[in-house]
Amino acid sequence: VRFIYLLLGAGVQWGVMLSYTRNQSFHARPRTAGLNSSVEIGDVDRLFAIGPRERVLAPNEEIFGEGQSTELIYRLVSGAVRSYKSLKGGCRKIEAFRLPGDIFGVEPGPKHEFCAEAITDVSLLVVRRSVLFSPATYGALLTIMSCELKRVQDHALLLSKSARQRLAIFLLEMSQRMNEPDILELPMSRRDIADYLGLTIETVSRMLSQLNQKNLIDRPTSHHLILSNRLALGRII
Amino acid sequence: VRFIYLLLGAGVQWGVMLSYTRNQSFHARPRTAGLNSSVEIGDVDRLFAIGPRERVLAPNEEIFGEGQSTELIYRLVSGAVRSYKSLKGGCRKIEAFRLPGDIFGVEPGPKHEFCAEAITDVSLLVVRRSVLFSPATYGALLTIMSCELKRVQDHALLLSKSARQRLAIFLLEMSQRMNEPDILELPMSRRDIADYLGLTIETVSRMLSQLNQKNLIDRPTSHHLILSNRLALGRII
DNA sequence: CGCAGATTTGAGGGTCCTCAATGTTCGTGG
DNA sequence: CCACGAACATTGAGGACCCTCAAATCTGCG
Repeated sequence: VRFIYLLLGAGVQWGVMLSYTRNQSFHARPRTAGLNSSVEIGDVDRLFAIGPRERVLAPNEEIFGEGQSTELIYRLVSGAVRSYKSLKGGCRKIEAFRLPGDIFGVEPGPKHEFCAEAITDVSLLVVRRSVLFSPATYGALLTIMSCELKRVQDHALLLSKSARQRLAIFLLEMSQRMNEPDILELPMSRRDIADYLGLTIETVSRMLSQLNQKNLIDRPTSHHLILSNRLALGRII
Repeated sequence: VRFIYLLLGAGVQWGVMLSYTRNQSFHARPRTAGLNSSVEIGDVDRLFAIGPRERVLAPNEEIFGEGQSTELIYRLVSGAVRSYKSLKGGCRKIEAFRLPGDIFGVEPGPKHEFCAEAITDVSLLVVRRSVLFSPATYGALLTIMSCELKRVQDHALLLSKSARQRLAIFLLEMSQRMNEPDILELPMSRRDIADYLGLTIETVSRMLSQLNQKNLIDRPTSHHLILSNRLALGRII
């Protein structure tokens, strides 16, 4: 992750762009963190340069569980991770999908509210939380928290929309994080998608079929989608 | 807002409790921010002690609009505020209700993603954002952001539940912020509640009638509710 | 090949939305 | 103080959307 400082207009505001490293290649994923100029911004990269441990996991292995200590912070190197909360009745609410370059495990409390599991084979970097919580890295921490806040706000917006719209938003969201924006390689199952969007697997499947029928997407396999008409997808929202 | 430091066990973790000032009386509203001990935590109160301007608004007056500069930060003294985003088609998604003691207007970007409007007669304190973005107040800023993140995450959880459950959660949420937990004085309209919960006003009304019929709540007036059976309300969730 | 798990498709029902009518609250002015 | 109107809230009927249950199809793997 690298920070690019952009001086905006004549004001004292800075825009902060994060460009994340993807596993296959470099792909810009701009996010404005919009901190004030007086903030001394740390380099998030540096956080994981200070002797990180590496950890490798197989699919469905747990990275951390609910209620576990938030002592460690993670950065995904390759693979995909789901972060979720278990609800009563065997239900599950997936809060986020983490892709290569993502930093996760940063939570305000001393214990994790969510757990994290490997979806695919995963390798990640691990650092102690105490490394981040130092004056030199306040800026970086604020940036991470800001991005998270924005992400969760957008997700809350998504959840008050129709099933068709949720799928469209999800596809475009994933599209932004792929090297080839039109070619989606979805590492997660339909159940994962359903639990992320607050729908059932059947509804997810039906909506995908519907989008396919309207020629907005193609489905070479169930985990490979092609967005044939991103413009029309955007209009659904 | 005052910080209470709690040393947890033998570890280096601190728990941070915020107790908010309500308009009628003092009422604790604990929120764990869970920062590491190495964080130097500022007193949020102090932020608004440094020569704040005061502002008074009538119902439905705008405090700040979408796209406006995030130069100012607010603290509600009395009344109630809704923070929302306008969607196409005249729709509205209320993101938060702000009650006395709440700090709001803290957003990551240089422009507001949401707007804020007075629901009732409102008086609030205003400070420049630059006052907060100084090394001495990083801790306070992190605390505010942490609380916001937790709040939005909980709201996202709410939005993937049934209408009955959303109402129950909303009532208990408001209950926690009232002086008399069993007596709810709702400053907002049914439309506000509906837009907050992602429902229609009719559904909100029907669910309240249903809860009334089951003797879980009483309705002296439409804006005064009595929670006769908070335990049963909790079981709905 | 055969099996288990995942995905898709179908039928039916429940929840919530839409539209419409009625009842209530509140502010204004006679 | 009461009458009136406008906005708000409640209730009802009907329908759309999404969920549940069930079956069929596809996929990956031993």
